[in-house]
Amino acid sequence: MSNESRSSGFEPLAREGLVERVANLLSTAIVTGRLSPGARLSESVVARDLGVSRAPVREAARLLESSGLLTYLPNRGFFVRQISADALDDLYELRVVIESAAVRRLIRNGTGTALKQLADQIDELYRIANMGDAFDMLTQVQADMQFHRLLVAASGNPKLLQVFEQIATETEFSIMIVGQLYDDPHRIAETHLPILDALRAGDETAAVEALRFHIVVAQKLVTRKLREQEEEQSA
Amino acid sequence: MSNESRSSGFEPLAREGLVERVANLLSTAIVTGRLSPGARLSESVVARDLGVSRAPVREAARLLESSGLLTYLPNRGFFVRQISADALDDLYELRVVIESAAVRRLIRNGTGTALKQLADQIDELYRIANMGDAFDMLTQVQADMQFHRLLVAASGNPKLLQVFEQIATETEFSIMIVGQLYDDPHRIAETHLPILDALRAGDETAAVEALRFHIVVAQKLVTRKLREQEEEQSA
DNA sequence: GTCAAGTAAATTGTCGACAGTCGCCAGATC
DNA sequence: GATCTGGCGACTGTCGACAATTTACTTGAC
Repeated sequence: MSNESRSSGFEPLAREGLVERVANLLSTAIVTGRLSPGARLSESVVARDLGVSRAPVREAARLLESSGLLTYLPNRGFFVRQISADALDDLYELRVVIESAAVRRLIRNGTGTALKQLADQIDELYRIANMGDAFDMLTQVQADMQFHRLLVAASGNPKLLQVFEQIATETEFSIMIVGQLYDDPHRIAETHLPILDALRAGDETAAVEALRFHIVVAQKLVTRKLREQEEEQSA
Repeated sequence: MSNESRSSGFEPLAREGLVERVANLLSTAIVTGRLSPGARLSESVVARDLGVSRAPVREAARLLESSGLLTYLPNRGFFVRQISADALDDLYELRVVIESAAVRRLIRNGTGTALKQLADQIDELYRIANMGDAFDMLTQVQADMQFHRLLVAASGNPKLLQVFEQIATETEFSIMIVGQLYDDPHRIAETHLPILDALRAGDETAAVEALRFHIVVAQKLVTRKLREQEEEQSA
């Protein structure tokens, strides 16, 4: 990166397209639960609220559909996706498949800088856990996913990362709707350590197993909470 | 299903939206090579040719972007994706990861009907190979992918299928741009048999290995042809 | 002849408006 | 009373036009 001739020192001010900005806005609105699952997403309302026309909203919605946050019904519009506990089982199973493959690749042709990045990200998780009153759950969840994103990115297979991105947002979503996973936010940071250790040791089997365990534990916690919510809803 | 009171016997006629129709048109145009890789896709031109406005074209293009057929550059527009041999290696590696996972699941909780479907699809591959003058390569490539789609679908994990869909189109694309893989179209049908045999035997290791072999052979053929094309292009 | 700047053309980005479709509810029908 | 029919309201689907940006070209200087 940074192959440009003589930078002025200014960041290329993020001329993020309007569509992307709308998509981000909607995305966080959904992930944080401000738009509850199953709710209809009226194009006109969103457009009016954001002060834009419906065209960018539609394109942003299509984007969010492909990342699994919205579902689209022809002539009916967009709806905030409802995730069932069963669907989450499928999602986490896929995560194991993808991230295991990434770990295997990473161990074979991984670099030292990759391990450094992962270690730093765990530090970041601790830092967030220590923020006390300023602690924000969404921030930690995103930092958590960032660890896994770095892991997959370090695998060196861009396709793997592309697929991971698709399920990352959905995973964040799933965690946010069930609320806090652990009582102590430090626990989240801790659970990543065994993976890093195994990676450092270059032990493929151990690393894959540590990762699988890490994901499965999270899966159990999320789906259990969600199943409780589902029950009290049907009651 | 079919819980409705006294059906009339009519199927719900597929009111495919305009966007989907445009997406399909573009998709086949790209896969068949009528739009060459790297070419710019002018919204206005497509819209005029199809007799529609630009809005549906843009949405269709966004759809095709998420399935990997187009790339999008802000303020520049959509371009037919260029696939490098290296990117194809990554793609096929991902296929091995995804489809292996599917096979493992399929063996554990697969049904007899799934095996039947797969067997039928191989028959279909033979049927297409025997069509003589009427033989159409695209038809066979799509039937080939259909086998793998059935395989992943039979795994019972919808998320797995969702990811597979994303890479299926790209795989078809890759095969079409390098042209015919085997001299004899019957070879394509044959190469699927070992997978089915191992599945029938319920031998997980053998099935995964047969699948891996099947995919890697195709990968070698495709990337070799593509690397030849790349060389003669730079020469 | 090469490069640079400035301008014109073409293309994308966004918008507001109209047509088409769906869901709901009142009224009619059996 | 339950079911069907028709109209009303609200929303999505599509369009053509304008604004913003990029690209191509022209012109001029060195």
